[in-house]
Amino acid sequence: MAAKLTRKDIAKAAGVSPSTVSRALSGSKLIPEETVAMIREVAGRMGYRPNLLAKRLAVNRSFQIGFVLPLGLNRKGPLQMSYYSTILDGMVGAAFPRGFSVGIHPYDSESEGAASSLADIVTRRDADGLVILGLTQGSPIPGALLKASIPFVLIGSCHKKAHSVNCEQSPAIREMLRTVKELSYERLIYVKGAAQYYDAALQEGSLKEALKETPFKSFHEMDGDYSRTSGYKAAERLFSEGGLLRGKRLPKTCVFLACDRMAMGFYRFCQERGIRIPDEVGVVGSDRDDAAQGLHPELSTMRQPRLEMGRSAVDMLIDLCEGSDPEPKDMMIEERFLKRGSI
Amino acid sequence: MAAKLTRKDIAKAAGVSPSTVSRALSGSKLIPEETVAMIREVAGRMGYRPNLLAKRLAVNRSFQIGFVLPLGLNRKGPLQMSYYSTILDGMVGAAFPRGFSVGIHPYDSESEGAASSLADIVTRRDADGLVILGLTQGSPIPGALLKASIPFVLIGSCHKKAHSVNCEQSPAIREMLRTVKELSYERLIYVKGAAQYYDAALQEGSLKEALKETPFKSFHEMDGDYSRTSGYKAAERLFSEGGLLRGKRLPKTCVFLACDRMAMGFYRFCQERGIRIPDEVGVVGSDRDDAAQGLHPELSTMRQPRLEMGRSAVDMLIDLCEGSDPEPKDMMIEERFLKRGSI
DNA sequence: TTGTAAGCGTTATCAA
DNA sequence: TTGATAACGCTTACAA
Repeated sequence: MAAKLTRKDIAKAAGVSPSTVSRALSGSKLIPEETVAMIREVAGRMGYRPNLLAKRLAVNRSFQIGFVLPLGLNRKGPLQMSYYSTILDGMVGAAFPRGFSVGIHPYDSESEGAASSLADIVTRRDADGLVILGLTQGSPIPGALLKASIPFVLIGSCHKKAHSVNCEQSPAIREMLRTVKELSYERLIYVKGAAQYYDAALQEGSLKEALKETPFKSFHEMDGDYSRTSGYKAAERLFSEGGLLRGKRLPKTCVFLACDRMAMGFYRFCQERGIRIPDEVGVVGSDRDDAAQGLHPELSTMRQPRLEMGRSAVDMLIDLCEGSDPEPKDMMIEERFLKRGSI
Repeated sequence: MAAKLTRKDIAKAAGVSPSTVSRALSGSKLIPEETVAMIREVAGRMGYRPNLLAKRLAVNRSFQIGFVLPLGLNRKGPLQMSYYSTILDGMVGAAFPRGFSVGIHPYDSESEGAASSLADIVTRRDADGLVILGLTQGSPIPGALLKASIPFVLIGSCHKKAHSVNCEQSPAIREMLRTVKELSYERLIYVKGAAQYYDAALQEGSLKEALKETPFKSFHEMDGDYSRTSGYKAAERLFSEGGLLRGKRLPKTCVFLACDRMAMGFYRFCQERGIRIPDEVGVVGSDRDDAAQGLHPELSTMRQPRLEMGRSAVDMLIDLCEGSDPEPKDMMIEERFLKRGSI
């Protein structure tokens, strides 16, 4: 392996000054083509690799994006939830061609302390900006970051003065309701998500709105918290003595759950009791979770545009870091309804 | 927000020299405690945040670890496979407390060109070392990297002169065979993984070895490629006219598949044909894939120590970057057999 | 125990 | 169109 080469070595070999090398290699307009070609050739032949650390210091930018995600959502790490890893995938895909890389920064809580440690990521130039996931509603973090003028983009939450990317659920939910209705379901049960999340609120709002257009004879809500257990318990309540589905002459019922994990719990209960899906009850999930792939019959659900959300967030963030696009905006990307065998 | 503060500002405010500040803040032994405390206090009060870019240049280290993973394994990105994202999770967890962060570097192919672009990641100081996943057997990449003296650790592959972390499958496979045998299965079918991977070879070796200890009346192998489709096709062949399971008086059969994805395909076929698991056929998977969580009955499988593998790889790599531990070693971490309802 | 000053390898300003 | 040269903010000999 060649010893560590710097611009100086190339300059000497090419018979020009270091700054000329620098300009040639970074495509400056000032240098004539032939000089550029010559220098390129020399650099290539010698195997010169510019030192990124030096460049970063010189321009005071890290060319990194901080991917900020909450710790402690489950026993395992957050990256094991496909929601996060898919968004990360989209981010990496968008960052790479723009010369950025993505670093991962878990955060503990949503305290003021957390806000300042997130701000530090940028202040210390570990990243040029942040993409922040999993914030609950009313979190102090966006405000604090704004005050510190840290560039950031939220995913799955929003703030009036900040950039954000969210999932537009209305059209898919409207389509889902129409489809369910056409299958002559008469009763709809909605198992809600954890109330502290913006996503959950968005979904509930979209559903209620869509119900005006496609009303059901009977509509009920049940609380849930996005966990498998809460889906299981919802089924338990529905099918237990005092529940909605007792009695002999049932109206045809469809259960819409705020996430696929809950649907998995719901399935589990049905499987244990021999309740047939969709013959005895229809089931619809919400976020096409990979973990639900193995369900049989296949779960009807929504395809969240997670890759696109990650990509858009990165694009917005880089624009933001580059000074353009200072108007805060909430970008909404549409999800799609996927009809499968569960209804 | 305070203007950008440097060591100089702190030095002035504390009435000492910049280098004293530097030493105090990085815990140098040379400085008396009270001076350290004083400087800490001043720095804290003023909200000083050391610039990482400058530090990195000064010490010529990025304090980053490159997480290198193959592109194009599926239509979506590689991070959407829980194998990769779980390992990444483990890596982030181990890197963080040691002051390192993890950057993600997809690679296209296993050509020589790919090897040199991986080497560049380190040469340009974008990372201090690499953790490389998904290499096929006989890849030119480890050799090329070794020649360029790039610090790296392999996961899921190995090379005689390189560090690597792999999964020890033998004990779990032995236990699985014993369990299956105790359940009075007489015939074992093994659906193999894609031959180009080291993991696949390891598994096949372990299985054959274990079969000596716990032999079956009948043992057959079938080819597979880790895809769901290939699991489905395996089932199709098994149950089709010419297959192993025709005839009326079947020996009790268990199918062991090289990954859970294939098991999912296998289940799908059985579900479509009304073949009951485990009554008519037992099924065992291999890697506790999240995507198989929804299977019913629950799939018996192996718990791969992915988090631990990621953690160990990072620890080895950092040690390597720090100059210690130059002896190449292949660290094997044991997986465990998980008996569930599928047998 | 502390200060001075020379790097680290770039970019960018200002003359030439 | 090029070449000196001064940042960038830190670490770390070497001196004091």
